[in-house]
Amino acid sequence: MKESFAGDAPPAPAALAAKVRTLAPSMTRSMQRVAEAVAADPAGCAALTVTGLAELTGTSEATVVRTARILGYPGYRDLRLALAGLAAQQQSGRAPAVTADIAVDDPLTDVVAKLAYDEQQTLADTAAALDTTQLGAAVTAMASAGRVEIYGMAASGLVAQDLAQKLLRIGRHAYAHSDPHLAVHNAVTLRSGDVAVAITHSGTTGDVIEPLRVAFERGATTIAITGRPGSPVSQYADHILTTSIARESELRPAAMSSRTSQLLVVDCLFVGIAQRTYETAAPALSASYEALAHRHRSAPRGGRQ
Amino acid sequence: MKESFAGDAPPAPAALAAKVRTLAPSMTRSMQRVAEAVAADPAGCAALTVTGLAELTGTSEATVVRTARILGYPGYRDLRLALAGLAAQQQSGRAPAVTADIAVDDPLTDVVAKLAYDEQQTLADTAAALDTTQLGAAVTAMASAGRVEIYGMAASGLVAQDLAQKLLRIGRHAYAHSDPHLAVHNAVTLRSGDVAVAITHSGTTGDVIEPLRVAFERGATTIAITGRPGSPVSQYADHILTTSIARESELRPAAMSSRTSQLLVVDCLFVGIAQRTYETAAPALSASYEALAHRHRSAPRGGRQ
DNA sequence: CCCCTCCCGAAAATATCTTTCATTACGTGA
DNA sequence: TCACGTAATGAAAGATATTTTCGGGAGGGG
Repeated sequence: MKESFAGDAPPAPAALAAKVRTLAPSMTRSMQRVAEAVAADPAGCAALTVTGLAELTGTSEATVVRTARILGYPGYRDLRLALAGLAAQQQSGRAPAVTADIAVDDPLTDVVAKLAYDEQQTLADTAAALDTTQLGAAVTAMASAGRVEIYGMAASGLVAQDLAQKLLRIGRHAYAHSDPHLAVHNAVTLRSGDVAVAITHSGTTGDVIEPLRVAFERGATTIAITGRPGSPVSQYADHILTTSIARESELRPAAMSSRTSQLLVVDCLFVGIAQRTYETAAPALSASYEALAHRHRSAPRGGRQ
Repeated sequence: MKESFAGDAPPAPAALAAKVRTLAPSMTRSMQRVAEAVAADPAGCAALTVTGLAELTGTSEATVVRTARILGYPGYRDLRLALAGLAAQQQSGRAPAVTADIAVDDPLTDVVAKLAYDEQQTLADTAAALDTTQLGAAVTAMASAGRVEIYGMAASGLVAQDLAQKLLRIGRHAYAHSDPHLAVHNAVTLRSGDVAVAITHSGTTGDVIEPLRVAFERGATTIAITGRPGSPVSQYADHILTTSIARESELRPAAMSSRTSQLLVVDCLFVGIAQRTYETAAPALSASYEALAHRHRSAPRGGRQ
């Protein structure tokens, strides 16, 4: 038999503070000091070696190991691992603090966390709110369309280009337009069987509504991607894909989350179309896949710095 | 200097899976085996000693230690600690959710869910892995820069434009370039105090590296936004912002998640700069806010509110 | 006051981690 | 195809960290 041995409990995961309190009475003075230190600052202690912790608590290595045993671990090494886990947990538990708006004096760490959190939220909202029936209809129309013309201005214009780039890569004839006049001229040439897509967060961007109206009247299938399903743009849309509207603030303009939301919708369209046209899309897809896979040829090892 | 050393990132806490993907290309085969094992089963690996993990992966202790170094830890001991933390986190954290790849015959409902989940994951990874020191340095440089020139091709080109649009709105002189030749001509005119930003997922896009190199040699401050910190582009970058590399599949090309990741980084840059230059940025922000509101006032024809 | 018990830490013993170095595998260019 | 140089790899030596052993000493009861 070795030293004293308390409870056959398996290496406890999280309930460490409680365990310390429970077992404190059966500990000697020096052990209590160690247990206390460990309970008070798991993260800090996890960074210490046996010797370090012994010094910190003014005890010896042996005592530290004994304490670890009392707490139910085979040795200090395992206690330390558990400590690291605990630290990580209460670290991540502190996350909800990011729900606030971004302030002018927020440190960059907070900015990153808040932005990421907000965009994640936007994605979840968008996915939840997206009408798959409408999406399916849009996919069907675009998968069999002769031409696909996409209209979007400013931030939405980038989304439009993103969609066009993707569709071109799988062999669809898709083009994005950011010039209002050219967009209208382009829309005039559409006919039944073609598809026109308008992307506008507010649903009121005249420069985008106009070409969609023209396309609509020319008999093309029209699709609107907007955050406001009841807005003017929907008047001329056969199918409406709704993006989410997130709360915005001075430092976080609406453009940011609407873009995230629009891009998710666009990705869904893309994947849906790629599925429908898999026969022709597959070669193009694997080509771009390999192009990237073969990249890690001559990256100088270690990089500089 | 001992063995190769990638990225000066401090011991990462949670962003391990992401880090593995990011750094995998700069690893040798055996290291990749180790990294893979670690990413696949953090909890299991945390329970193993160097020797154990070496045996499990069919490699040697030395290789395990080398891998730990590449991942940014001083040695295996610390990697193990981080692993324990990670295990605890995902233990208490969220459920595995939809982890499967997107299949050709997935219904649209699944496609939406999977895409949203994947992009959320990408955001979390990016945020966790983003080096705020580098970010801070980049923000400082850009906030006080005379001119900001941004280089990006194809999908990254859209991100470049997004950044340029945002910066212009808060009164920075920022422009995005997608034409390789014009980009180089533009870079030649840069000088100390100006900033050049290169955006490339692979870090090997010559058309983007070239203008950055020119800018670097002209004495401008150079920033690289890339998924491969050790890649050629970092050679000419004063500051490197790392985007995450998500697992990809045929129906979900790398471009998709890299774009999400890049946009988050770009947003962080934007907010950081807006904070630093709040005095001048604030009026610009509200001005453009109102200007847009005005433009959206009415639909051109027959829009009923 | 002495002895007995048990706590405690120094140091030895062991396990674990790190470094070194010779070997082997690989890619490159002739 | 072969020879060469470079880079990757694992065995083993070397350094640290952990565990065990063991004896000194404090407290308490007889």
